[in-house]
Amino acid sequence: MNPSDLSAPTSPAGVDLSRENGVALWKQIQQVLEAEIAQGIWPPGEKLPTEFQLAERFDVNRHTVRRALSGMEEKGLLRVEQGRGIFVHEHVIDYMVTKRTRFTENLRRQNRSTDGKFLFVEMEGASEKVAKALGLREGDPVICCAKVSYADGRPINVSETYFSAVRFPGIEDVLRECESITEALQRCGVRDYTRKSTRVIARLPSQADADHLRQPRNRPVLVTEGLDVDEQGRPVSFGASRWASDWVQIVFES
Amino acid sequence: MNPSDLSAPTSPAGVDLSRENGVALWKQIQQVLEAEIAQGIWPPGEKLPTEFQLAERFDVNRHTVRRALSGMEEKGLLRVEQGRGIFVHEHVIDYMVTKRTRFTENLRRQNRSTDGKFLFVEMEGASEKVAKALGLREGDPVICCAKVSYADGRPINVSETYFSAVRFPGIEDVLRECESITEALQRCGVRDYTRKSTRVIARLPSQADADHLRQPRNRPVLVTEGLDVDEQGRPVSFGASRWASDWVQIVFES
DNA sequence: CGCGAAAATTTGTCTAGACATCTAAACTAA
DNA sequence: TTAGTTTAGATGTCTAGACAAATTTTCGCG
Repeated sequence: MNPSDLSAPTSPAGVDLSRENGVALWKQIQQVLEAEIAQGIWPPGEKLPTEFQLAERFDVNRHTVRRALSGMEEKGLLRVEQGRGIFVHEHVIDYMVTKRTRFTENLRRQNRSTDGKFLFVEMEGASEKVAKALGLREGDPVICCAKVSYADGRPINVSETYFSAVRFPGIEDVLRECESITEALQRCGVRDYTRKSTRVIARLPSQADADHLRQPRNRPVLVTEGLDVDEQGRPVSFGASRWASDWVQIVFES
Repeated sequence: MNPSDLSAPTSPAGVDLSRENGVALWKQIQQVLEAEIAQGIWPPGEKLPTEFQLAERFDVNRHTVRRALSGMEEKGLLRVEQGRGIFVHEHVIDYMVTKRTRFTENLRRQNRSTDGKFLFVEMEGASEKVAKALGLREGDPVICCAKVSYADGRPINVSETYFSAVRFPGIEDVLRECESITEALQRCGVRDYTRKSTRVIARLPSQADADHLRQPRNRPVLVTEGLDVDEQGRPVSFGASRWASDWVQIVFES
């Protein structure tokens, strides 16, 4: 069952490191492994050979391999788990923004495990911005759903999504039961929705956002504001998100 | 004059690491050193003891100290220079934006060494944005001065600054001779100038900018566009800068 | 067959030492 | 005095080995 039993060897051979060109061995090893990951030889989620096997393959000490892996883990290319092994963890998550933007679908397409945690769901009065986006008047009742989203166990997104409390009575409780917002909307009669507009800026995060995203406060977050509308073009939800910029690239498809 | 000449010993003693509490020695060492930096025992810019001395102090192998230092360097707390030593590196540079914004003054006030490198100085036709800012017409001749600025030897800023070639004839040559833009403007008869407006956004850097700032392309840069005017309120220069967001926080004073 | 203990596997930490590379200070010769 | 060279000091890299800790697999027992 092991791939090494089949035609191709598990470890691509034909790698010769130069010990006299002034470039550290561990850097050369890192380059080789990063190139192989980029080429898809080790697909995302795949288990890499063990440190011992890699050391054998490159004909170096295990510690030299570890130095290379450490650099790659720091860059977010790998996930190293004690006792289990080393797993490819594609660095940049391309979060595609299209007309049909769905968080979970979007990431599953890139073979990411997704998870979410609701911070709170509550009713409040619409702010000017929210009211304008949803076509309400300032102070009208809206449901605010605050959430942290994870990909591969790493927090990548903190968001608040607003719904009209008048248009979707009871969505407050539905949201608390559902895993995804798409699902909650379907239960409230929204068969389908599309993204009408998305604005992207960036700024330094609040302390709370930085904590949720587990990143320092002096590293910017990407901030998006998006408006979703139903099939008739009526506004459904307005969402404001902060993204961990180290891990996410917002990509607009046209 | 050195603080170490006074009461306290250079290396704070009385540190005992536990080898049986399950916490890695290097983590304990990192905690101790981070605490000492936070307490100001090692002030910003100060040279730390050598790896060998630290290893002696904590009674561990040099490699164990290196592991701790590596973690701190990654966090941006230190700057390790081969052959020279280890230096405390205050993480965040607060770049204050006020009416009287001067790059060098600004950083000197924080005890930063500053340096600059001109990439090129050339005449070109004003783009729409530049023309609008400087009150010119698109295509009017402007001098573009591209520069990389350093603080404490680290690149923190890539900028292009535009001047009207009509208003400041010969500034092209003056700029090539001067170290600072403030100085060049004075030589061209601008006794004083003030910042009229600054816009700040953030985005991912171009390859060239990332190279200059020595940062990965997937880490955002802060982008500022600023307009300086003279005492009569006439536009003097328009500048577009990309800042290494890891090291700089733009602060608006009001 | 199921379950728990033991063994094997795999990564984590620490030590020890050798040599390379870079920097700054000391020295030497013009 | 100056310029170039040598030397000492400091960090960078690599190897080697021993355990520790976490996980998975194997195996034996009921």
